[in-house]
Amino acid sequence: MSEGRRPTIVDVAARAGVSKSLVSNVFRGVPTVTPTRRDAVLQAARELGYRPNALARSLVERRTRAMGVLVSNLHNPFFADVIDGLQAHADEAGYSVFLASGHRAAAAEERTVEALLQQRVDGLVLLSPNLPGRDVARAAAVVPVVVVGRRYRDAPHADSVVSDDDVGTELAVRHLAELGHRCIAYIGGGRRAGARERSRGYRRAMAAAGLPIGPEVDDDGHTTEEGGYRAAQQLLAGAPRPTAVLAVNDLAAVGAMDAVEAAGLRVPDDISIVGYDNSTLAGLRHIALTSIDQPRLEMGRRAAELLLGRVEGGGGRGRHVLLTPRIVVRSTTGRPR
Amino acid sequence: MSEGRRPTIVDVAARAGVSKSLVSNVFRGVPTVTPTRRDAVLQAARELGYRPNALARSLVERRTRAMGVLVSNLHNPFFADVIDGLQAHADEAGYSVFLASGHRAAAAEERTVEALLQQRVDGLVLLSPNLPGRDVARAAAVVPVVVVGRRYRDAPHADSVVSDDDVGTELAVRHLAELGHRCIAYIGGGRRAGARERSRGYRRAMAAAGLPIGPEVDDDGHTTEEGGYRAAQQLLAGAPRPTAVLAVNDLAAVGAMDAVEAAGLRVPDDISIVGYDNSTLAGLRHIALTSIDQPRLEMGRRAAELLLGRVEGGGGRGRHVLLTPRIVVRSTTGRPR
DNA sequence: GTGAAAGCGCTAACAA
DNA sequence: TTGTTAGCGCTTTCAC
Repeated sequence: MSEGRRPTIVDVAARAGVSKSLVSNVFRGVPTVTPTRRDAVLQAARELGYRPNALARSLVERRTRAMGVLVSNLHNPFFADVIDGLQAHADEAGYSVFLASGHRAAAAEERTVEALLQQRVDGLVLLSPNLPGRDVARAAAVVPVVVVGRRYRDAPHADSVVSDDDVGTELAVRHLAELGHRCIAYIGGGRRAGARERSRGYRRAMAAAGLPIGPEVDDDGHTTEEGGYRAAQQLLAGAPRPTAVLAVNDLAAVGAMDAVEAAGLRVPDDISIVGYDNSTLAGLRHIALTSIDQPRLEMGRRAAELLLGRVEGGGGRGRHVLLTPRIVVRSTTGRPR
Repeated sequence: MSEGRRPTIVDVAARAGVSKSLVSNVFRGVPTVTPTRRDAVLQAARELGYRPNALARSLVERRTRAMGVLVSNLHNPFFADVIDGLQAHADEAGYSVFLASGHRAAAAEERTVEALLQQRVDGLVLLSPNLPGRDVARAAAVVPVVVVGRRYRDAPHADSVVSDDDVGTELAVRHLAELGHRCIAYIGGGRRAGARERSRGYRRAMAAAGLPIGPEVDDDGHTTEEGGYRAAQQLLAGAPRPTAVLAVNDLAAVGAMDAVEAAGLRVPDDISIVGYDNSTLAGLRHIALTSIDQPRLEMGRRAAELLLGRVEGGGGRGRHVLLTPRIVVRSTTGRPR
């Protein structure tokens, strides 16, 4: 429990018999301080349980050495990896990370951004697929901003880091085409963030492979297991029945697997399935889903680099980093019958 | 991009033609302010793009209205739910949440706690199963602390919130016993945080049900899918072969399911399986695992309540909240052959 | 190498 | 009802 006043730099100075600027010098690592006094200060601080007040320091330095991170959904493991990457780079650079979870209405996320700005974070990383572009621009007018996992080019000075969905879907289609599949269906995520790019990538890749496009089922609800299940049911009922299915994410792919098995068919013997995200789920031996892997850690790292570059270096037009995904082949893809 | 000095309360005062305390009064919602002046201040603020500096405010108020949350591992969905619960209560109470992810070495987590304290958070919630008790006590000596998901009673003033593992395992054992199982095996997690309680709970419950204890395989590695797989292989090779298995968590349970199927047996016909945590995984139709559900949101809520009670109300000895889990029956449990 | 003094942006008495 | 003044705990000139 806290009791009484917490010790300040003045208390330490008094106990060590020096001025408060000397104490300040010691804690800031100013090299001109005599070892004797340095030790005296450090010991006094230890005895008092002194802890520098970051608020006071930031107030006068006019910077916090902190980056604010807005993450819309802590349940999404994609973000967890990105944040790990962010952390790693921030740690190296001596910055701390203020994580704020949005996960509620867009209005609430806007307030969260506002709170971060009032805390005077030096920059902002936005891991929030659905935050209105207007809010991103407003924030970018005040501090450096990097958007992750979402193509964002509307604010001239905001940077972005995304993984290339065209390449990702192309990897999936090419893998299936090379196995001999010709009728490759697509389960899309409607207008959900990122879903459009993947849908477009699918079509391009099919065209590039000289294959006829479709069948496609594309719906906002199809990013869940249940959605993937229903979508696959639809595909199985249609004609011609596809020999392979590409899904907008792993959850939908797992749902599709179930629908296939529920229909008495087998994966991959009757139907091959490819997911997207290479989530923990995909790696389970129980599921062993072939999936597209986005370089999540790298995305976080790059985002932190861009942000700190801007924080310390200054302005310049927005830079937009496009990272390359890879395919992880497991047991849900094989040659068609 | 930020440019030039950010406007302060003084700039707003000048533009609105009032004193800075009047501006302060407006932003703090002091009711005595004349509507006319209020509007003038608000408009001046809007025109300037003024944003209150939370650092300055906290410095003089000697409180931040923020709770620090240390979470060891963002990948664990258990924590995501707890944090949602924390958020909800913090929002209601007008507090903000500073999330800091540890996830690295214990030394790094200690530094993270230190950073939070330097930021002068008003209290600390620890979602870190492995942070040394000594560090918890050190923090609790400075600010109110609540530990979640871990029995912690070493610091006299720290509160804790845990779900009752004795009850959880008993729920599982009773469910299986009622189905007619008599040889119920246990896959434990060795000395991992929380694993001991569940192991003990299993034994108690078996004894209470009048059943012979074991076979048990208990190892630190058994909290992963792979660990569960290996553990189950061991159980299947032994004699007598159990008709049901209770696992320390869902991941291990899923691994066990695989081992059973790989051995040519069926779940639940040959062997029933119960997991622990009721994670997203358990709910997938592809898995449909019977599992013990901890009231995660509620745990977060209660933690926030305890913390803010202490922050605003003051001291008192540690309170230790024990919440009751429930069982979610799905498709991996049934009558033995 | 060390100290005195001013000031970061705000709140909180207290006066007016 | 509004303004004046004195700090909150620190860094940062600038003398010494």
